[in-house]
Amino acid sequence: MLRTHTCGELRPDRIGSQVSLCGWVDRVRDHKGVIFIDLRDRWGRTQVVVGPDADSTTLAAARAARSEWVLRVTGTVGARPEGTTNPKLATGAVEVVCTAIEVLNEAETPVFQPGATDLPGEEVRLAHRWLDLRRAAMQDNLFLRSRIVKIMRDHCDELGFIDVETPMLGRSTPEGARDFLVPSRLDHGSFFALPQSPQLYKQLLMMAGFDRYVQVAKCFRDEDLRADRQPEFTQLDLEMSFVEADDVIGVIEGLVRRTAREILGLDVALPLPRLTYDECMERFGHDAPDLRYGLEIVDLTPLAAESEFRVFRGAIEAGGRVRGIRVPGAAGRFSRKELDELTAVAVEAGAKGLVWLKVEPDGSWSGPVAKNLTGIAAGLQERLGCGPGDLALVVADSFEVTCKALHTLRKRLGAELGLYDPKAMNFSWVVDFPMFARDTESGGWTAMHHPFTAPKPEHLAFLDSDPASCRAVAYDLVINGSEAGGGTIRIHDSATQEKVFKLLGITAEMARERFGFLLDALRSGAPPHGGIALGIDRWVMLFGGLDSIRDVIAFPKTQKASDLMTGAPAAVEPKQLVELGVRVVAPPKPAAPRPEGG
RNA sequence: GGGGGUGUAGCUCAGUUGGUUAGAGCGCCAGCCUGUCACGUUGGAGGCCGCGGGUUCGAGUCCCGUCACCCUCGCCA
Repeated sequence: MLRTHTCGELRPDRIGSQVSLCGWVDRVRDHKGVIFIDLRDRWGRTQVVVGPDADSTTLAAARAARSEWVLRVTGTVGARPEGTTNPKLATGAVEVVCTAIEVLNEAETPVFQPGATDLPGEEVRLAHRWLDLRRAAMQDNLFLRSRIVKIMRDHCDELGFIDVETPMLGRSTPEGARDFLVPSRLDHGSFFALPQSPQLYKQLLMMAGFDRYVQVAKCFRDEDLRADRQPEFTQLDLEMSFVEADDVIGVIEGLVRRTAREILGLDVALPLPRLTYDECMERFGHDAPDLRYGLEIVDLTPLAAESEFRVFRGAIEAGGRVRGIRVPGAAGRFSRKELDELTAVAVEAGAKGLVWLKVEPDGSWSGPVAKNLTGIAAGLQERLGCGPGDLALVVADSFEVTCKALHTLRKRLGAELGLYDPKAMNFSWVVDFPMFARDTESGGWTAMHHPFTAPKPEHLAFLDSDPASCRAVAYDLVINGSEAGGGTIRIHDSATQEKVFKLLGITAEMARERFGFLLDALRSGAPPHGGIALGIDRWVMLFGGLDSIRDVIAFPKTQKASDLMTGAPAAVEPKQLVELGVRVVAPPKPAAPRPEGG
């Protein structure tokens, strides 16, 4: 080793020892007679002192040293003179009195200083990611990620899971998300697809008798990006045989508890609350509700039906609903302009408008349509639980639109009014998802989760009679209103699987071609099985209290799925295309210029 | 694909109603400084105002287009 210690570990007990440290120059403070160099590595920072009595070579090296140079410093650990200790630094009671400096590498002036207080824009950070990753905050994020993944692996290992790797090159399945395709060189015109998840492989591992499988699995989905979505992401993917939903849920609850304790020192009470999908939509308008605050949705349809207000009557007569939320004490907090903004939010979410009502100190309603509601005012207030000073927001529309609009409003108000502690962590399960949803384009059925999800045993008959009412043995883990994982018990008999395929519009022929191996395997002794996949990037983001998934991924992509550091994706040599039998139809764009120094 | 935001020095940003030579802090370079730790201090260098077009006597500022990045809707079985 070039060093005896890291830059984060020297303490007064080492005073007098001869040490060597290696690291980057964080800052130089040249006082002419004495020069201070803060040397930084991933462990911390240590002050190196070059005094006037240092030899001329060492003095010259200290004078020459610049930001981000890589040095090996040799010297003696000294106590800092009284009054010059730095309590902000873990190593702040000592310093290394330098006797020799070896410049391991010089560095060009960095585009930005990793130690600077001003955070550069994300474009700059991504283009110079190696510098960005020197920042303590980013290092902390990746350490956190490493710790969480270790907890996950330990947890599963202790429970008898076997870690199996599954292929990155697989077969494209047109259902679900768009695939990333890889052309075959040996079979022109054929393509591999990168896995959206190891779903079928892990089911086959159950059929092979491994009983408990786990993998930290890279997954790929070629869909548009978001603050919490990347085209390649990592899941803790696991599957278990001879289990019911409660067994899988139990394994994950143990992991939640353990992670919360080890990472945050938080004691999570088990079992976690469970809500059904239907209850979630009714109370929160969303299948991944944020339970850190209230603002629950209240159904006002029966009352509204008694009013003469055309907006309400019209929605109800069209088969819709009238629903609202009470915002306690908010009547005085929102100006007309802000209420117009809330209305715009509701409209953006699909509603035709937003009815807002304030309860005045005397208990009367005020608001643009208050006069239309005189007949039911008392009833509405009672149903919503509104009192003087409260604000009520009401939407009349189809059930889906009221869900969307009120969910969006609820989320916004929760954050804007500071209704929860940003450090609070809330874990819950959402269960009993519908098996099927209507495809808005074709009008046919589409799988709410995926086509291998088992229906609740008591709902099997619905597959024939009423698919919309059929509920799945599905469970989503929700953390602070974010979907942090989702799983199901799978279909383990071929007859049910074939029936579900048929419902989804997959003909027997198509099923045989694409999923023949699965159907064969199901007929060759498939155990009852089920599992779950947890979004590791999201877990780290949520446990780290971060807003962007990019901050927990070492080398993430931009919103247009490009890598600003390497320039990927990029055009390839014509020769490569010929080898692959691939012709580009769109005229190739000139390669994007790479950043200076990149 | 739709909606919104941003783009000015290496970095973070300011830039008024369209007006002469585009500013600040940090960083960089040089001088001074023996106890600083966001060192201090003096001076200096550094600009395709994202890019292209237009309006105007005159554009960082107004208009049109375009590109990049961010947020978001659609999408994400």
